[in-house]
Amino acid sequence: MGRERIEPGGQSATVGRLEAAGGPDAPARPLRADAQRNVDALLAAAKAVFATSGVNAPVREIAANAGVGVGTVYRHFPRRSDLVTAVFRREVDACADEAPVLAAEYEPSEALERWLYRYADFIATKRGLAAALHSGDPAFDALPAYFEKRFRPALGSLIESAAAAGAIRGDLDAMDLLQAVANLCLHTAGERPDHTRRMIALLIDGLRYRASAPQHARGNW
Amino acid sequence: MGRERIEPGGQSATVGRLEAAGGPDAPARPLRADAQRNVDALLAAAKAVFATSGVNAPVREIAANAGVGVGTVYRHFPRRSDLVTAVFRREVDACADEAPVLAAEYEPSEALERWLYRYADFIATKRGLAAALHSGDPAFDALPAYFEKRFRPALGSLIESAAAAGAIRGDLDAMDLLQAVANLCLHTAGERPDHTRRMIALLIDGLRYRASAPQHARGNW
DNA sequence: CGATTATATGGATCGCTGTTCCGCTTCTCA
DNA sequence: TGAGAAGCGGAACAGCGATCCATATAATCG
Repeated sequence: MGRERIEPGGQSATVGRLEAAGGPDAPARPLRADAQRNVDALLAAAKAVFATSGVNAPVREIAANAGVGVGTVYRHFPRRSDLVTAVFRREVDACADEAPVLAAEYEPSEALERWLYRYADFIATKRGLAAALHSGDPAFDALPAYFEKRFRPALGSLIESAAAAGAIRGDLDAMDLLQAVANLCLHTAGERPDHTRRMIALLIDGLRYRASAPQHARGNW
Repeated sequence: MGRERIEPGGQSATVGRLEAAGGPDAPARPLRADAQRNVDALLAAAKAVFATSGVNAPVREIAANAGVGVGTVYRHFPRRSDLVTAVFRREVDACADEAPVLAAEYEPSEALERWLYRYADFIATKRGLAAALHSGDPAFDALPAYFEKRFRPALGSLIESAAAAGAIRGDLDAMDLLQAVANLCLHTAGERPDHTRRMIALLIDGLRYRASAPQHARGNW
């Protein structure tokens, strides 16, 4: 009992190569097959455990959920914080990668709206981590930069398309909007869950209010 | 070596009475003299250790600096977080209590300015604690309320006096200003230390810009 | 295919933490 | 001054992150 191994969810994340100390582009051997399986299982288990028990959950608990020993955890993630940041980057990637998918599937305005809700869900599950980010622990210093590196272009292209289509105003900075939505999510912690959703809807309506005609319209003219 | 007891600094904080479980105004016996000394020494040591080693410093280190055993720490502060919050409240009190002193010593506008710098110093030393505050740990839930309870009236009366004297605009909310200064302090972490000071000066100049004539002037007329 | 070797594993173990417990000391007050 | 209450110190406990190494296993080669 209490040993049901959490299997890696979907794509295998190809952590296959690690940078050797010899240089940024040293050949670096691929992971052994079982090791790769364990890395995937660990990331999946960590994500699940962090979601239920918070980011301070003990390493032993994550190891048990992944069906491995703690030694295996520390082989792949030398510090506890490395596991935390790896999960964080994975989820940032997953969220950012949805932007082009939505852009291909919906018209610009709706794609933007849907992605913002997706982003809000992402933020909602990161309360404990946000505190860790600002705790001054140098282990998390690189995360804000990664956050911006992935999210600014992802949201930026959605904004650009919507603005070009004349659906929203054109003078909008991606990081400003990301910050605004994040604040909405964090400040409405205990409220009814749909409150955040309505606040975001309000924000989006605000973006649409001063929409101009298409500024860079091209093509069918 | 390494055992120089940190003596309590100044006033003895009169923690002399503890609320008994019987009710909010049960008589509750006073602390024994040596116990009161130890409480003061612990608060002084904790303040010093938190300042140098951060709020995550081990309890044993604080106990050693206070020249007491860990048992004594836990007798007066059943949980580690109780010690943290006690130090925090003490420092909030010290900062808030300076407002009427400055108000008596300087003209309204300068008293306000001087207190804001004092408040900025307070915030600057609270980086680690701010993270703890937003970590979701229920042990710190009551602190924001205490923060507002003490600081809003303290700054509020300074603002009121300065506005009545026509030195600053009159439509200023104390909490807004506290928040603004705190943000200035936290966002300029690694900058040159006088940067924060200049930003606050700018903020104060902004307050003065739209100053009106005295609104409630009374007396020598 | 079997042997060989680099690689990966797991859990006992270490050092450090917050917290508890209790024999002993110290203060208080009649 | 002499009980007796109040307080004290530090050994001990449980849980944590992190380390280590004898063992097990995947990859490689003859």
